Amino acid sequence: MSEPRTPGLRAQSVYRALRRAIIEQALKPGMKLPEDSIGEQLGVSRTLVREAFNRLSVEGLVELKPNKGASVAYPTLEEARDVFEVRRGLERLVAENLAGRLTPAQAAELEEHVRQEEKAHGQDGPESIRLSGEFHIKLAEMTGNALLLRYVQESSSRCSLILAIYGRPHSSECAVSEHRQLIDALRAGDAAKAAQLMDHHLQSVVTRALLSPRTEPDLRDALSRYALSEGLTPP
Amino acid sequence: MSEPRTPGLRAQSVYRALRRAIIEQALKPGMKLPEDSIGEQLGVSRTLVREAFNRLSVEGLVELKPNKGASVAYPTLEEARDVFEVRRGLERLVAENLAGRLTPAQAAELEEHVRQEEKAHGQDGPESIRLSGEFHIKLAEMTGNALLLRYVQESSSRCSLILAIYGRPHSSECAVSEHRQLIDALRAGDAAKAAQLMDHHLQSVVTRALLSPRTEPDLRDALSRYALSEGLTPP
DNA sequence: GTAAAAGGTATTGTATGCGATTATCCAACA
DNA sequence: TGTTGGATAATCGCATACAATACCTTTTAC
Repeated sequence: MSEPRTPGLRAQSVYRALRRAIIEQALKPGMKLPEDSIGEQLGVSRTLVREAFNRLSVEGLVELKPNKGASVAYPTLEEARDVFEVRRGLERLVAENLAGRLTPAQAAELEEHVRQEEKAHGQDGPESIRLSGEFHIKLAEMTGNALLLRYVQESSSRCSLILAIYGRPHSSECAVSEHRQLIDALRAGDAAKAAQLMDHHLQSVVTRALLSPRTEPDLRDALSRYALSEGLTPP
Repeated sequence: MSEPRTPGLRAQSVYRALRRAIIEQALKPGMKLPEDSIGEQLGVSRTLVREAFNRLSVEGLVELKPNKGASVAYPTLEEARDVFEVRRGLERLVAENLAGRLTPAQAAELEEHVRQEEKAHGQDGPESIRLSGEFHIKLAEMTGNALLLRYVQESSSRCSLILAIYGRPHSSECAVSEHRQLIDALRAGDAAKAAQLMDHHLQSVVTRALLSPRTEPDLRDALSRYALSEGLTPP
């Protein structure tokens, strides 16, 4: 029952744990992240926690303010639009890259994935959200372009954060039918159509989920963002 | 004459110093980066050096192998193509975003920049290379999209590394005329043409510089990359 | 002479310690 | 009551310390 003795792996574990916790909203946007307590919770020293914070900060999932420590990122609406714009561009690239190059095995894998999405569509637990995100990651993986994959993953994570803040309660899932259409275009080798479908698909996710910021139920929540960004400290 | 007392700034300084050193090839691709000698050189402890390494590793400028430390990244030709492909996609996005949105002041700034490029074109010192890189950074800045800027900067840095390895001696500069054409298209508001020009521009950089890997002057250099990737340790 | 083993040195992974900065709380005062 | 001040506690930035691993050299066996 010993801890992972493999060196460098514990650091990675901390990073992964925090990353998942943020994306799944166990750690909510804006939440303070004290090094000590998190290290204690995870059974590591502050050193490794700081290391994870640094990586997460590069990826835009945590904010790091000098002498004030880390907190889960709380993107502004403007940052949100930036992220979506970049993601659209990246995924358009994915679509173009993949059009006509999809092996039968890959196409089958994607269709199986969509089938799972359909099944999970009824009970919209976290499962449905996770699956629709993974569809896009799978596509990026299939390009074989490691950098493209990393960027898609990163912007995808940030989209999760953004939807957690500004999205309507259950709107973050992609339309399954749009995924199907995309696969068809990819298999047909129609790069332009695939790119356009992807573009439209992501655009519609934004308009469905983001364009109408939900009315903040809690004044405190509504204001804390602005307070924090000004260096104030609401109770 | 005290060191910068501002907290977090020394860490940033280390990061910046190493970053510049790598891009300007003071630290050559594949070079080993021992934590304590670098820390000693920069007057900081290993802690801050490691922090910088982590950030640089996320950005693909250093490789970090468990228990074996850091070294300046040595991208394979395959990784190189990946980076260029992503960069093309990103900069196409920049061009589309900017088309028709350029303020007169911005257009003037770009033209002034191109003029400088022209002037420096004669003596192809590092100045010329730096300027042609900065042109693209300037464009990305003008989009006002922070994430897009970061990605362009990152892929741009990696391109520098790649050209340092595989590029012909003095081929890494962009064609100034292509920059001019691009500005014109942006000012005319022709998004499609701007995107196409940018695409072609970056493509031609690749073919000019990358497609014919220069003959390695040194056997040791030629092999060290493969040796290292196999865990061997050449003298 | 080559190859394997052993020992010592260098370098990394992680924890901890110390000074500095910031946050919290409570009392004194208007 | 509300706010101002300051002492105390919590937290961060960075350096250092120690353990574990890799590296290099020398020795030893065949």
